[in-house]
Amino acid sequence: MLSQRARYAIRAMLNVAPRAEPVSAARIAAEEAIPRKFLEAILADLKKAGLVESTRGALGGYRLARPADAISFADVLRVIDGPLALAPCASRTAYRQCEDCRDVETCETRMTLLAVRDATAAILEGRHFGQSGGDRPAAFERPRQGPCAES
Amino acid sequence: MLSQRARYAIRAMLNVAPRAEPVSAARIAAEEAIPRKFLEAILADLKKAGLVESTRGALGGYRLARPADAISFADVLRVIDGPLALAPCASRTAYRQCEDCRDVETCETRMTLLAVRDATAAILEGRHFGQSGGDRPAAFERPRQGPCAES
DNA sequence: TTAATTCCTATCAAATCAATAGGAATTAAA
DNA sequence: TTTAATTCCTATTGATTTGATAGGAATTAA
Repeated sequence: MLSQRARYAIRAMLNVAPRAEPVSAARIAAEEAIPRKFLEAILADLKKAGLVESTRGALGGYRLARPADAISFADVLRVIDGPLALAPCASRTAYRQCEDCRDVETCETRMTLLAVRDATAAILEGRHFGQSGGDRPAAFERPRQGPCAES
Repeated sequence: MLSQRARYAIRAMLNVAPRAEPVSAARIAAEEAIPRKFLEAILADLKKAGLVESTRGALGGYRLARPADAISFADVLRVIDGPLALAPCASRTAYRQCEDCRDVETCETRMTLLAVRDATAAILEGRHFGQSGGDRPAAFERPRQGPCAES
């Protein structure tokens, strides 16, 4: 599950993205129903990671640091919740071998988790905050099989 | 990330799966380097969920409640860590609408998270604890594109 | 009877999460 | 020059979750 922080972060980015002018934390907070001080902390993380820029003082606020279609959901989620992978040994950014791993190359559990991380990353890296309205997320592999495969 | 509990659970299931005779928690704990009492708690969850069976007393222990190839990683992870989805509104087992959701059907964020959950579920439901050694997880969609797409 | 086991209940320390609080520094406009 | 609006910085806090540990009751085969 995503943290509340991560959900707020996505909502905030979605709010900032389409704007021409900088928008204040207070305004985003009001529009998206996010506690203002909490949002400020989140925006600080996003700024430190280079996803948004800010200007201080009256008329200040936040704007994207790059074109909206060059920032993906994956970028935001990694900043806020850390690696997408389900285990350190299945991460490509934050790889760490399991201390008791017999053979990293043949561990089938790791291969499974790697497959999950790659599939997840492909989808989340394909979803951006702007433009290219053509490629809907629905266009991505959505292997619905039965009626409701659960969770 | 998976919880430590979930990683232990997978390891324990992998240990139990190939055995003909019941195996004690103490033995699994020793072989897999899992704290015994903690493992007992995990096995209790797996039992309550109907994934393992147990017999008490001397020579007692745990065994699978179903054929190994009828128990998937997804089964175990759902029992231990809950829904696979990244958000309640993207879960098929534990669906819950976002309290402030404008339109569930068109929310593109939700569609993205649904795509992630479906891809994840497809992989995790395809990976079992036994037999069918043929269908390796590596056979699953592993869309490696660039050199190292991160996390 | 004994030893090996599951099962049950309780406790606990540390970390993480989701905020909240107060105010310093900066900036545009009145 | 003042004022109001803003980001930025540091600290604190309460609740929940996580990862265990502890002790012993109940059960069972030898």
